[in-house]
Amino acid sequence: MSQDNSEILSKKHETHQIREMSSLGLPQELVEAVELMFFAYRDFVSDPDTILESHGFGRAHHRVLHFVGRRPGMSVSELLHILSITKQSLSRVLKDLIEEKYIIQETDEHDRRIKRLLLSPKGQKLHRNLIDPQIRRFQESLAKSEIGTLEKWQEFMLHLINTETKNDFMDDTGRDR
Amino acid sequence: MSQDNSEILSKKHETHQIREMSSLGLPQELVEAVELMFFAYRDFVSDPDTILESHGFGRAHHRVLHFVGRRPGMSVSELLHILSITKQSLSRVLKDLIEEKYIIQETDEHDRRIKRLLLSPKGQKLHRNLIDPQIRRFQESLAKSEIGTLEKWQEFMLHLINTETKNDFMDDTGRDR
DNA sequence: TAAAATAAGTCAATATGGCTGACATATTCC
DNA sequence: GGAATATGTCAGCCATATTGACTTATTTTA
Repeated sequence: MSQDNSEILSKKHETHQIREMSSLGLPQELVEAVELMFFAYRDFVSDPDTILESHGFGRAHHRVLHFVGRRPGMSVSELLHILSITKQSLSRVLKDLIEEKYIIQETDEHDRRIKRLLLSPKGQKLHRNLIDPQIRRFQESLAKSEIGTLEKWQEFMLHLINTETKNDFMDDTGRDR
Repeated sequence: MSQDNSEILSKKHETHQIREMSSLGLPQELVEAVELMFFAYRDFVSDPDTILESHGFGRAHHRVLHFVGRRPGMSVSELLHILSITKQSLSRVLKDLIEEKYIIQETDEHDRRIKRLLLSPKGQKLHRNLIDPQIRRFQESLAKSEIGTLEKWQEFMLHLINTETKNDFMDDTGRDR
């Protein structure tokens, strides 16, 4: 926790009137859903964050490792497109990962301007270590929930994302469009 | 998009071999779900981000506005606890919001050390503007999906979050524990 | 009632990961 | 041979997170 204010919620003040005021006149469950997105995402990335820290990496490194792992042979431009960041932002983290041999660059056979990105065995191992706790979290949640399979959850999440982004995801999964 | 690398995905190179290599030996749908979390969260916060920018605010301001809006009268310590950040981090954004009269501070009647945080009418309006596109996104996704109600989605998301966090969320929603 | 604990605020320094603009280099396309 | 493309790099800026040290006001407690 943050420093010296940790034990506050133990003696909580009265909050009876909140339930009525908090809804903004909006459907309560939708407002709750907004918060679930915030908390779920934050905790979902917390385990990888811990591992990354021990390597001196951050979330930006994680994303690069992930997408290169999922799409071996992707170019730098494709990676930039998927991440929606500038190449200056990417360059720092990509440099780290290449210098420390987590990612390998191979010049494309047909167009020697293009560099294909690949995970080294070391990179694959880290990628696996990073994704494991997230997979486990999904599996545990699946076991505890009544949802059964992930199918409908996935459908709903997919509809939350922008059309342009959807293509990036589909390319990644090999689904039809 | 990022600068000068926008039109890459139009002429895409061959990626036939990816489907097999990308799974890490893990259940494909779970790996996909990891990505759905990333893309969905990113796009989900993109609309508020745009609005915030026009006010000179960032995501940190959004979080404060949101939780103060949902829990009028919460103390600074409680806010720190929910956000899981340090008070030094909070201080800047909270100062901005107070100076520009989005948030009002009231000294607690019974314990004058505690300051209760409230949204001004101006703050309520902004809060509403920020959450509206997110609510709309949920509603549209709900309409497009076969999921029916949000209930099971919520249950699954709730199980993704850490036990300690769960309490914060419950306090906020007024659910039983 | 004096000391300790709590709530809030502040200063200074540091790190990460975004951004912009400007350029350089190699390669391919026309 | 010139334009376009893919990549890389320099320098600087900004937002938001961190840590540690300290102050002030107020309440609790021994």
